[in-house]
Amino acid sequence: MDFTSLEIFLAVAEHASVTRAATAAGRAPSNVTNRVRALEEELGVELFSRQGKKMTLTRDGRTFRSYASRLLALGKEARDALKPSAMPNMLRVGSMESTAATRLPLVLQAFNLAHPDIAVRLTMGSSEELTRAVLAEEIDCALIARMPADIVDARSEMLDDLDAEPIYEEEVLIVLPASHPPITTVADVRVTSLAALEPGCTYRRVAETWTRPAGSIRTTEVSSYHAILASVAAGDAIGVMPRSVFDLMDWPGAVRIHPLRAVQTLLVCRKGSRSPAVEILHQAMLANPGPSAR
DNA sequence: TGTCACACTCACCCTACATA
DNA sequence: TATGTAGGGTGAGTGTGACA
Repeated sequence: MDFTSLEIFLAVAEHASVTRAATAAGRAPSNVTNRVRALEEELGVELFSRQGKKMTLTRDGRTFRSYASRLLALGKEARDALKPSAMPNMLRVGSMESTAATRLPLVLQAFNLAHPDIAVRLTMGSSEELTRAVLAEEIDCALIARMPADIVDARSEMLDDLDAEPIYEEEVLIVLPASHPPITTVADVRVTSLAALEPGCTYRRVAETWTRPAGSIRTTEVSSYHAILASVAAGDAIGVMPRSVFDLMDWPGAVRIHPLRAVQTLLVCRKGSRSPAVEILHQAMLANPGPSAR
């Protein structure tokens, strides 16, 4: 089995025709026939069902097509990785505001020291925006918050098309006014407003899922974590943010906190397209985890 | 039934590699 | 360096199915 045989196999699978596959591959049809036959003999299965002139993939053929595609992609990635020019001079990274503020400074410092020749362009956004940007190839990778499995969300399906690896774990907090009595459940909340970031924010979605049983708590959208704390400190709202962000902000005595749940931060990139630069950034993240969830 | 398009077989050629 | 061998390519010939 070699890459040429895999390419010919995929061409026949795509065109459902030896002749058209041969034309596309720039080879004689007999060569295509021989290559496919040899592949079938080697694997010990029929990859195509020959119905007259029509070549259709068998069940085994469909299974093998998936592997053939991945093997070719992996081969290309390996060749690209060995080229001196493989390292891009620009790495486009997406991050949530919270992660950029609490985790990335040390990571980017380490990355820049190791690779001063690669510029990093940081794009901020919600987890939903960043996921779409990775899928659209607008950025190379992103740090997003994984929606907990018990919360139904269309974003979970988008992850099927991405390589996702847990990098950090954030403790999500409900922030209450200092004057508010301590709470154990959402039923204890005495205000009617939840200050949170944009709708695509996973932490907002987690908090809204938590407040839903109360029925009377509306979400007020604000533009920053400082604005969330300001709203809470004013006494008429609760807010949501990760503990790592809360610990960075100095609001002594103005608020109290209620731990909600842990949410994973994922490093995502398109399936099979993790570049050497992204891998270097990944290693920098593992070496510089920043504040840990409590 | 004849024609055309397509898949397959087979003979032959070329090239790379191992060996004397 | 010459020779043998294996692998992979091409092209001619053949069988088969679709279609007018």
